[in-house]
Amino acid sequence: MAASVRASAQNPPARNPPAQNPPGQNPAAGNPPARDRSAQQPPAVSARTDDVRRTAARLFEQSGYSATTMSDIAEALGILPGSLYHHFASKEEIAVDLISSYTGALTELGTAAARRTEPSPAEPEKLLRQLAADVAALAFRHAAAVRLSAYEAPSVSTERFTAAIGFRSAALDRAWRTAVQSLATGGTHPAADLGLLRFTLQQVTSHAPLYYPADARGDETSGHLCDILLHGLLAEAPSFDDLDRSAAHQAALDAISHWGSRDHPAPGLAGADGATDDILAAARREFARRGYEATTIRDIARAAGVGMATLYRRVESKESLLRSIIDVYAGCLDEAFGAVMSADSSDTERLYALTRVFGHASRHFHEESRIVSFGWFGREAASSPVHDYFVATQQRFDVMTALLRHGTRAGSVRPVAAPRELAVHFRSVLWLRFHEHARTSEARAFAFLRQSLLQGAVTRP
Amino acid sequence: MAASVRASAQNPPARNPPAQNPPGQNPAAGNPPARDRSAQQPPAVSARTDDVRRTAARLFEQSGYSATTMSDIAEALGILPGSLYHHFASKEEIAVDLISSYTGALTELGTAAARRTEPSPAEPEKLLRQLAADVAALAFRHAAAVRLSAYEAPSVSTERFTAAIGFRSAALDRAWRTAVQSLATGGTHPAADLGLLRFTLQQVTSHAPLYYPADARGDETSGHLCDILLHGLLAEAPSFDDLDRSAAHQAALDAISHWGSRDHPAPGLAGADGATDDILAAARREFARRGYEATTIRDIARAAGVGMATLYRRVESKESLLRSIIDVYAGCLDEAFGAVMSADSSDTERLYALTRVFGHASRHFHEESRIVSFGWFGREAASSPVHDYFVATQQRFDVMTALLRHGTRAGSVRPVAAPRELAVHFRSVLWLRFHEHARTSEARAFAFLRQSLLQGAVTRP
DNA sequence: GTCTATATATCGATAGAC
DNA sequence: GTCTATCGATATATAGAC
Repeated sequence: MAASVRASAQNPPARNPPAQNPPGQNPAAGNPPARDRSAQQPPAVSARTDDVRRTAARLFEQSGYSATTMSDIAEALGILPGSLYHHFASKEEIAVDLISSYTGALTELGTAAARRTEPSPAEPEKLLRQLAADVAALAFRHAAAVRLSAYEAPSVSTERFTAAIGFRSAALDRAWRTAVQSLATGGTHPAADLGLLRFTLQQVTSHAPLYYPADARGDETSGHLCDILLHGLLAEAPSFDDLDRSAAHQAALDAISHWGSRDHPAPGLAGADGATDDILAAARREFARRGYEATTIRDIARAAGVGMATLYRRVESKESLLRSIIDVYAGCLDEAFGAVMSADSSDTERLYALTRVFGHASRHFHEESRIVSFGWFGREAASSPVHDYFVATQQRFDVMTALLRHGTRAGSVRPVAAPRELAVHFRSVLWLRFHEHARTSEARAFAFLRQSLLQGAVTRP
Repeated sequence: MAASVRASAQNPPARNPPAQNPPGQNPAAGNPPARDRSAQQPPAVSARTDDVRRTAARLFEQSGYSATTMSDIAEALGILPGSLYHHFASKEEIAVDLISSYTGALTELGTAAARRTEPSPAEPEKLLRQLAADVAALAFRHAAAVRLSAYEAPSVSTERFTAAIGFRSAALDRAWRTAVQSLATGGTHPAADLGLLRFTLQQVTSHAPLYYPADARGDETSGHLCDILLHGLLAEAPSFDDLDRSAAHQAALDAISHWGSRDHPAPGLAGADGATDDILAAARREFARRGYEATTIRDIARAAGVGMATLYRRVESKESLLRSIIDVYAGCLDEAFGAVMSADSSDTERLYALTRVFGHASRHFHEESRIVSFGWFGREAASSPVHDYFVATQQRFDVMTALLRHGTRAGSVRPVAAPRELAVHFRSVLWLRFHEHARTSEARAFAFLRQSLLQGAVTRP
């Protein structure tokens, strides 16, 4: 509960099936030699089925796919688990239904946007904001699907699930490409990597409910994001050379350099010898691959190349493994963040240094950041391995907000939005997984981050 | 229990895997992108695993695949159901393991037999008996596999299961072909359809535990079967024309002709109108396809083209459906059998007439005969829908035995074996599903039955 | 190799709305 | 009379932890 940042968004009745068998042409009719149970329950279109859909969406959104059980869904509906199978053939089918509904809506949006964008690229920025707002609003209406496709992709790797998640709307891609490219025309000149700008906008807007609180009005918030990326957070264009030499940045570089080794002593474990480290590394890899819930200790043992008995000699429990991993991670982040904040530097220099720190962290700790993104859905959130991490994250976020507020008041930060919202945007962009996009190098990613976030991706009029 | 005709046979430890992965070449090693749970548990070769195998075999043999639960197996072993999955990845895998073991052994036997048979076909009959004895003995050692492949084939139609069952040893086929064809050489002349003779021997021997009591010594019993098929049950070669005109045969034909319609009133059902008959016909078809246990009422409703509510308005329960089907069936059989036995005819004429009756019944009631072959494994066997049928069957069997005893004493029946055993052979051959073999017509099947069973498939020396 | 707990799913059967 | 939604029981299977 404490881990869940947002309250639930209301998903309106999701539109239904993209493809439906015409009656009388049922492939399961006739005399099949074997029974085909998969085609048994068509995705019915009834009010009650929609209740199920909405309830499941709410729970999936809160807790993710693995941690949401059919019993949870049934209980929320006030029926028995078996009764759910009257409405959906399987748990997977519910998820696929939700995801398909989202991707279908995205495609529609893309098609409509393409029509709208083509004719008059006279006001490129306005068109970009419109697209961002539309996508973000849609993402909010399909918050469960967003969560399922963002986090659970590899965890439930059945064919249908993967296919539903892997779907990309070519029309929407084209709309984004057109909107961003049109920045290069007219009165503005692009100063930042437009490929990464497009990636950033596409990622953040289509995953809006993961980053923005549910009460954020999608169009306004996404408009602020565009403003920041295109024109920067800072009131005055800084000199990056000067910033590089600042005390805060030097502190950041110094702290980051300590992350190089993963051989920190592992608290909570018996001893930290080679074999234990192997297990820890394997656990980190596996947890990152499909989340804590969906990873079994047998997966970890196999990945580490040890037997179950060996694993349990080295490790207290599955939970303690997660704790070790997260503690190291949280420690590194806190250390670097603290070093930056306690350096004798200006607000601008600190923002620059934080860009360096988190730009590096999202790459260096890409496994850890993925693990925590799955969340924690055990019984007592207060004693969970990720609880301390979430608390520390919140504290850093508050400090960042204070920093931006101070900058806003001092005039060094442009008052695009309230400081807290600025912090949200700053964080969401910094944590994007640029390394997963077109083999983007860290240097390229950092160049984009500092240019767009601080100075702006386009030169000012 | 009362339904189970035979006591359990002791399966000696089944020999294990035909193909085994060499260690160190495990395909599941390395870093698969998705988890492959199916390859998780190799079919281990440990003493305990073999306990599991044997216990499962015993229960499968007694109750069949569907009616044997993992809990049953676990309970018999004194462990909890979940613990079974340490030994086998699934229930299906146990069955496939058992079946593969049998088919592997059959192939070995076929290869060895081919070597043995080829060189000297001087004594064809002896070679045939040897092959029959070897196959029957092997079938007894794999009684569970025999039952699984004979009855459960379409009921559990997963790919692996079907593949395991569908496997036929070309080597063994060849051995049978050679052995039977060599009857046409030397001093004997074939008088019956050798193709059907081969089918008969192959079927009965490879399913020996289904037909013969567990205490029957495989080689001796199968020797008697060969004797009967090659030289006939009767001491004197009869004239089929005379037998055709006998009162018993006329009674048989008369009784059989009444079977033509399936519109008997259906006891146990509310009313017997068209819809109910459709349901009944669908149930018969579905039960025959995969057995009572594995057929769901949803299968039946779908096959009948009605909804569940309609079905339950017409039909009291799944069990009552079975009862209706079996009752009609049992009535027809009893009527025909009684007509033959009460006719004013000789033993020989009666045997001939019974050949006619059952030769026709196994075709006309092929669905019903298949349904009862699955058996009944509910709680109280005494009140089961098939109980009356089994009792009547046993009574007919006793009457048949008495008939053969009388004939033996009177000298009209050759004393190949004890009358009871003769009845077993007579029954096993009469109920073979000739119509499933190479589109054999009823006329051809009957010609073969009367020739081989009564006169002998080869002319006497 | 086994236990404990629990997940997903199936199935026979029924109640009640329309 | 037919269909929708549900129950209650139980099956197969997985997972954490010895």
